[in-house]
Amino acid sequence: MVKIATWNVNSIKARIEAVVAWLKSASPDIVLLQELKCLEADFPRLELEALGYQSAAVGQKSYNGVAVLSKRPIEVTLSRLPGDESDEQARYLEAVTAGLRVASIYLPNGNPPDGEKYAYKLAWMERLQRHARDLLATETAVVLGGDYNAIPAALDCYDPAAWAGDALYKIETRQRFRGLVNQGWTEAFRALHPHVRSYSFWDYQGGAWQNDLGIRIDHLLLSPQAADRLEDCRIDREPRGRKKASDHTPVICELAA
DNA sequence: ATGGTTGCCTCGCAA
Repeated sequence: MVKIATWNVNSIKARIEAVVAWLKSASPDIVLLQELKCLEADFPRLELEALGYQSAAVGQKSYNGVAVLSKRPIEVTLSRLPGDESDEQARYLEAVTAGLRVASIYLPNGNPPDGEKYAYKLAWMERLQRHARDLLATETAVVLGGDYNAIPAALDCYDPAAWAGDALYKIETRQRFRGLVNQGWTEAFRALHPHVRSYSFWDYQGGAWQNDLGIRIDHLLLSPQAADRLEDCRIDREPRGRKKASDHTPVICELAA
């Protein structure tokens, strides 16, 4: 069994104690982290190594940043999303580890939804679609995990009307997310729990967590060869309820060996 | 209610 998690930690420096505590209790084999908010040189590699995790990261000062942790050796295959050489943002890291190809994805937020940030988001989603097709063509087990900043459907949002015009829920965003999944990917949580309302993000503001006013935007997409092995997928709400929590909580899947 | 919270490391921006 291989246990794979994705977690937007909203600053690895602010969250290292929470991450260490969660790794000790959940003991995932592979972890995909987003929003490191630090340079690669400042990534707390040694603290994670002390827990038995190797790591690879791409960083950026103050913003973005993604990492892959694994109990097994990691071979980095890509440290940026193909398709735009001018894109400097640290949002994509792909690696082979434990016999799987995995990617840690931090898809652009895209707000406000009427300007260049939204155009960048849609272009990024189209680049991801093109690259994802190439990954499917390998006919191997691939897991694309991360913060997609995309609410797939009304069930994934506490109040769809309130989010109607938001970059995370606009129809153009949902169309591109669906287009990606419909290439042949299995969105692990929804595939196993077709009718369950469960969120992965709650805003810090307005008592969103206390009132369970969340959205589901952190996803694990599995190639057919990975989906054939899918045994479980769940959202671990426990870290979100702790003090000094990230606004996201981990999503975990288990694949048969 | 043009509000509210967190993290960056500055006095504003991104989420």
